Amino acid sequence: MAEFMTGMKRTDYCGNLRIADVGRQVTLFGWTAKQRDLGQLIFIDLRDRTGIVQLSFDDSTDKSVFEKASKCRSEFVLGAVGTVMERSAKSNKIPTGDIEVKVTELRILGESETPPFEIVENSNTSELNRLTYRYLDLRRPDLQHNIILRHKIAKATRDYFDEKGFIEIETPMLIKSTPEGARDFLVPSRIHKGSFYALPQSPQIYKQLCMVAGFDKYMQIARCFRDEDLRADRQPEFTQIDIEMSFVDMEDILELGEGFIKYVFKKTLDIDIPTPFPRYTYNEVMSRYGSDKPDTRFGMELFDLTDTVKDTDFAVFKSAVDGGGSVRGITAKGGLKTYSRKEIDKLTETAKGIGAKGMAWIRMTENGIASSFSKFMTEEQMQAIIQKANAETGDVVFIIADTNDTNVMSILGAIRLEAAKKLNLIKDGFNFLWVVEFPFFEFDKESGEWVAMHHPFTSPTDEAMAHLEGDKSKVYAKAYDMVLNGIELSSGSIRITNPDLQKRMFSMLGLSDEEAYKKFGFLTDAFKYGAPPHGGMGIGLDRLVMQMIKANTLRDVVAFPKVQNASEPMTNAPSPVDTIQLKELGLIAENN
RNA sequence: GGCCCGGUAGUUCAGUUGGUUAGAACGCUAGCCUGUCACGCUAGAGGUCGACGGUUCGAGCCCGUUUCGGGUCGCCA
Repeated sequence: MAEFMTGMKRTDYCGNLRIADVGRQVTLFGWTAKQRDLGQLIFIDLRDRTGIVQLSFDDSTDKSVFEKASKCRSEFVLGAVGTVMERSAKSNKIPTGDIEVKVTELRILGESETPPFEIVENSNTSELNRLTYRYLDLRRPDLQHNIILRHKIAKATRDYFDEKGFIEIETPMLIKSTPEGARDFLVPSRIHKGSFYALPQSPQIYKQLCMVAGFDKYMQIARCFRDEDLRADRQPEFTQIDIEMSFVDMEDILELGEGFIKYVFKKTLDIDIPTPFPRYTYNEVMSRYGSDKPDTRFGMELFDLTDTVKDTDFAVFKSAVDGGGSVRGITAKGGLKTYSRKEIDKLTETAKGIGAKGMAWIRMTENGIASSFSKFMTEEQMQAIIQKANAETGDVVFIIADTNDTNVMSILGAIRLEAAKKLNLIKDGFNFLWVVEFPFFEFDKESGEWVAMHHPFTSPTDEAMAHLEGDKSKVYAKAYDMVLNGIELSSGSIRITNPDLQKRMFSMLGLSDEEAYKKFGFLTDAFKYGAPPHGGMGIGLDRLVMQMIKANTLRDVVAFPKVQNASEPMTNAPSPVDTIQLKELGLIAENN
């Protein structure tokens, strides 16, 4: 039977007591991390969110208190009054190791069943078990640290933008569904049967309206929802640091973003991030790294073999080049040590899994060159490739050919990451960069049409205006992504504020005037009444925290995350609802 | 929707070629123990081997189906 805490008031947190506190009478609350009963002597490690302190009980302890201490089991909630004493035998393992609290009053405020897993740092327990008992998982010191750091990052974020004159404005969670891009989560309306709200994929339109409204600098730590499949770095609901500013161009926003990262890292981790960040165009990162979010913590850059092999007899290369594509490669340095024939075959399978028709390779062995395609090449042609690849003895060269140049680059980009992980080339660190000059359209082979790479409010570059209805491949966007260690942290753009241009944009995206007005009329209407030039970005808070603590999954930085099938093991959401509720919403007939 | 990996005690795992009663560590329970801090010692409890079906004299192990979890491709303007 648990006792009441009446009359007890906490004087200190467990983990904060130090040698300077010796002699003080303290009142502590916490959980029993460990009880060690030595017969006539009992120790209890009491844990709260600040750490652990040792409570001690011996023959000078009141008998009823001693009895109670002997009954304490793991995770019992305790209140303890006692005196801070210097320890004769010190423990260096914990910050409070110089002292202990000799207890004079003990209350068991909550008993506990044996927990399904031990509440310790670096738990090895399965993800499912941890998430089913998330409140116990969150009690573990490492998760407590993550969640508290997340709070500090959010606090620093608000401080930074407040200092810069930003105003935090809450935008609605129940909004109009505008199904472009990701799937919306829908919420049925009871009052308007058959109609639905959507949960926001981002506050995009509302923050732009805040600019029209004259707030000038807006920010929000905003929850966003996308009904798409999960990944290690993708949850169906996530948090964005959402920014929008008026009377700015791209430079101003990049500078603001860099300043923000610098501030947050200094404030919360005391790490200096150098600014400005390196800036690459989209075309440059694609041809050098095969990715629009490159990890630049290691080299292994792509090289172009198209000109080198275009006159060879190897049909695979030739048909790729003749079909308007390319032949490109990467060189894994010292790869021979780890890349056997068998492993190369496995990597080839990986490449095929992401769309490659095959993969050519060269192994630079000590006994000469071994290659999957040397019989199609003259000695000189082979040497030319090796020279271009800058390959030396011990290296392995991987080559991809395809009629689609973008495919060649992105497949090699994936192989590059795979090889770097395997060869352990990825250095520790925080490599920030910007990717700019994104193409405005991309050609969709299936439909044979040019489709927008960004949302329809993204402004084309000033120079691109001339090509809008002409050569679409020449149109670039005033869009920019912030990338950290190969992860897209932030995405943003300068917006269209000219109603006529916006109209042209919609029509180019295949929206009739009527459709466009139905979906976005409120926005184009708003722009008729004096829209300031504006732009902004959304920075993924979850991903930022995940990188800052070097976690491998978002689940380690989200208090109550969802698992891969988008459910939550603790509450079993989503779940069926009562027929009565469905009837009330008009989702099933009354007579059902 | 596709592909890959996994599910054995409360937890983390081992389990040989298919062969007697499925093991270890930690945790848990009880007893002893005055300086532990991974306390120690003694004893003990604890298993639908994810589920269903098949092959076999015999299945934790082989086959099929299914379920749950992880990763990933598609998807994520």
